[in-house]
Amino acid sequence: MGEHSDTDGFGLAETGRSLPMTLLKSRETVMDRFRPLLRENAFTEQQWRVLRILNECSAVDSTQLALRANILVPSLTRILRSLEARSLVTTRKDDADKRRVLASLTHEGTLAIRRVSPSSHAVYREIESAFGQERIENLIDELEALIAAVNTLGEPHDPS
Amino acid sequence: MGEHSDTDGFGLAETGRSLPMTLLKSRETVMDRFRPLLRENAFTEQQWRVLRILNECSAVDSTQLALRANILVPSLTRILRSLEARSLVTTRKDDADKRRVLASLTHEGTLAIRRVSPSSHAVYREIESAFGQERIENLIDELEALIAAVNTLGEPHDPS
DNA sequence: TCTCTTTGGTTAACATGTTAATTAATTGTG
DNA sequence: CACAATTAATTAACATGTTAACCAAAGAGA
Repeated sequence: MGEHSDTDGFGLAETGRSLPMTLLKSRETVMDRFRPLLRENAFTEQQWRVLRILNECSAVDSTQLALRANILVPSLTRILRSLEARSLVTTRKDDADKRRVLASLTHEGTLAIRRVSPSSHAVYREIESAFGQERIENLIDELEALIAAVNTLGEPHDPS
Repeated sequence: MGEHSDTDGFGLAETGRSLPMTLLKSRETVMDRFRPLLRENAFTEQQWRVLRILNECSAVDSTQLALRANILVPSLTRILRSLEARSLVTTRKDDADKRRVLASLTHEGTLAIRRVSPSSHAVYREIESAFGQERIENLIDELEALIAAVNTLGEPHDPS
């Protein structure tokens, strides 16, 4: 009892049951299942996301890639550099707009995706079987609705 | 159509609608509402979480604090050092077990909590009003159920 | 008591998150 | 065309994430 109320006297709900904390914890719990596999293949979460997205798009510029992978552009710069050093990715300037950097998978990168994907999907199925495929779909729908709702609030107001 | 199916030929769902990606994106979307406030007060998310938890507990050891704040112990070591340098937190060794480090808020730390909490709560209410208080409660319940379900899978199997 | 093991924290090394400053290319406007 | 404003990326600086190595204190057993 009392687990859901605002009892600290300063207008904040308990730290244990806030939306940001629960989102963080659930994500960490899920990612912990994938981490051993990624580590075994010497990929970080972010590198793996970039590779998977490049596998779906023949060539994407950094801004789009960062948007889809939920990675900030400065981080992406470093990630692309390291993936390029490992010959998994190539980058080139866009001829039509020489500011843009277009990234693509190399053949080696494609092979890496094919090599790791089956195990990755197995982990995903393991989670699905534990929680229920339809329940996960509903959860994703609700999370996307949350994102949409928060985005209706307009740009975060900078107090400066 | 085809938005929910496995169409890349390698056994992976689309990157855009996976559970880890959606959890990441929803958390980032929510946190973006808090970030301006935190920046204004020169706190990181993590520092703020630590302060709020310390405000609920008179004295906690690093392991418990890290667990509650969802922060890894090595990160916490650095965070406590910087909060201590700002005179917001004090640490001391536990007399009963001299390995343990007990952290507490200073008076200044308590004042910082009181100063920032009202705005933080206002942001939370803004999100609640956009998505619905009960809907958020249900979402949190479902996320906690997900965490519980994933944890029934046992420790992540290290492939080494 | 003397080891062996376990546990709580710290340190180190590298990768990413976060913001601000900077550079180069493009666009808009007079 | 010139020039200011905008945009795409990079770089820099500091904080945290992540893993491994390490150290000191506590516990367990012979």
